[in-house]
Amino acid sequence: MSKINIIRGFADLYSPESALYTLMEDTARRVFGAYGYGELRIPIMEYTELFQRSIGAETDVVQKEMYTFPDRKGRSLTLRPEATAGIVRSYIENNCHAREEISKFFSFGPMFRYERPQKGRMRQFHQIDCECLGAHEPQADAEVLLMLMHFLRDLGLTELQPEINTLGCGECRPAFRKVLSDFLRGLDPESLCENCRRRLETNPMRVLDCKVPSCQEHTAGAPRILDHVCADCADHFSVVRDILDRSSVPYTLNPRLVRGLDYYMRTTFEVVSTAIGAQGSVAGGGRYDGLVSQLGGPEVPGIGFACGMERLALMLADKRTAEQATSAPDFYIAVLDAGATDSALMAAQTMRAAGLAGELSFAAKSLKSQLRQASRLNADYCLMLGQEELAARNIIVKHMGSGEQVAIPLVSLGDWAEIRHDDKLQRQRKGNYL
RNA sequence: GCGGAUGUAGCUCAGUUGGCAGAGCACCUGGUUGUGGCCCAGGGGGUCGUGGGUUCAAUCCCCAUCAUUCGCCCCA
Repeated sequence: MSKINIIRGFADLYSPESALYTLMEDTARRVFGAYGYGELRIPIMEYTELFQRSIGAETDVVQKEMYTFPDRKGRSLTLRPEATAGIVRSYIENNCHAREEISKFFSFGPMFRYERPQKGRMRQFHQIDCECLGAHEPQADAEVLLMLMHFLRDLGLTELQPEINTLGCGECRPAFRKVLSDFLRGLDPESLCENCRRRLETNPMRVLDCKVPSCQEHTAGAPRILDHVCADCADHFSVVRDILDRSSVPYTLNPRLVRGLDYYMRTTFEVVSTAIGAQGSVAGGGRYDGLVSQLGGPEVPGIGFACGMERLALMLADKRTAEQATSAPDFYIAVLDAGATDSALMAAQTMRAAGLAGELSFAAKSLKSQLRQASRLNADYCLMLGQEELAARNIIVKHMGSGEQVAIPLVSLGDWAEIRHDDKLQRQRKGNYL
C-alpha cells in the first residue's frame, strides 16, 4: 500500500515543540484574564459571505487564499482565514451589546489560508486573538496595545516593539487616498516597481509599505496620512500616543504602516521581528469601528489584534524554552525476560501512584541496551525485573548516579516509591528557596 | 501564481569527469566494564523521491512530475 501524506502546509506538532503552544495559551489566559478578557471558542468554519463582507471582497485573502467549498446542500462555506469576523458574527448573533456595554474576548485556534508555505507561514496556522467591543475611547486602543506587549513580555520576548499609525476614518481617508494617488501619479512610472504600479490602481496606500528600496526612495516625500486625518482622528491618535509615551512601553511611529484587511481604521499597529526570516510580522491589529454594523449588527466600535503563534514559537524556540518544559523521569524499568513485562507494568503503576514519573521497556532487549536507554532518558533509578527476581518476589533498584543497587520486595515497592517521592519534593523545595 | 535550493540507510548527511552504494548516530551480537554511559570487533538494513529519455552502462547527464525548504507576493 502506498502511504498517505499530510496536506501541504499543514503540520504535525510533536513534543517538546508542542509545549511552546501550551505555554503561549497558558500565558494568554493569565495575562488577558487579568484585563477582564474571557475566552471565546468559535467554529473554524463560517458562511463565505461573512469573510467577503468583513475582510473585503477585493483583498488577496478573500480573492485567492481562502479554503472555500460548498456543503452538501450547496451553501458556500469557508475555513476561517482569521478570527475577528467570526467573533463579531457571534457577538451580533448573541446580542452581546444588549447584555454588556463592553465585551472583551480572547480566542485561539487554527486559521487557514491557501498560500505558498515557507518559514513562519503555514496553510493551517494558529493565532491568538483579542477583541474589545463597545469602547470607542482612545484609552481602549492604548490598553489593547499595552496588553499585547504585556503578553509578549511575559513570554520573555522583551526585545519586541510595536509600530503604530493611524489610518483615519471613513470621513478623512478617502480624501487622503486622493492626495496620495495624485502624488504617485505625478511620479515617473519607471521609479516604481511592477507591483506598485499595479497597486496604484487597486490600493494606493499599499505602495507606502512596499519593501523595494527604490520605491521607498521615490516615495520618501509622499504625503503622510497623519497630516491629512480629520480633527477627531488626530485627537484620538494623540491621546493614544500620549498614554504610550507615559507608559514604559517603547514604540515607533510608522506613517507608512497600513493594514491588509479592509475593516481597519484609525489606530493601527504591528509588531515585527527581524529575527525569524521574511515572515516577520508577529502580531497586528487596530480599530474597526464600522465592522459590527457592516455585518448587520448595531453601531458598536471595536479594537483588537491577532498574534501569529508559529512566529512566536520560532522566537521562543531560539530561547530554548521548549527544553525547560520537559523534565527527567524518576525511573526506568528494564525487563530482563519477556514473561516479566506485565509485572513490570504493575510495578510502574505502583511507582506512578506514589507520584514518581517514569517508563518501562516493553521489549525484553539486552540489559546493556536497556541500561543505556535509562541513562539516555536521564532517569534517576533503573529497576530491573526478570524471572529470577519474580521467583524471589523482588525487584532490583539501581541508582544511576552512584551505581548502588538493592533488591526491594515487590510488596514494599510502593513504600519505597513514596519515600523517594517525599525526598524529591524536599529537594525541589530546597532548590526553590536556594 | 512566480523564482532559487534540496530529495541517497530509521536519523543527519557524504559520494561518483557516468562503471558493484558510503560515513556518523541509532539498532542487533560479542569483547571490556563491579550487569551502564567510554572503548574495541562484528552484523542487519537502501527500488539513491517517482516516471520517461540519452548511453554498452544513470544515483550522477537531459525532460517531466511529486515532495521538502527558502524567497517574491500576501499576511499574523
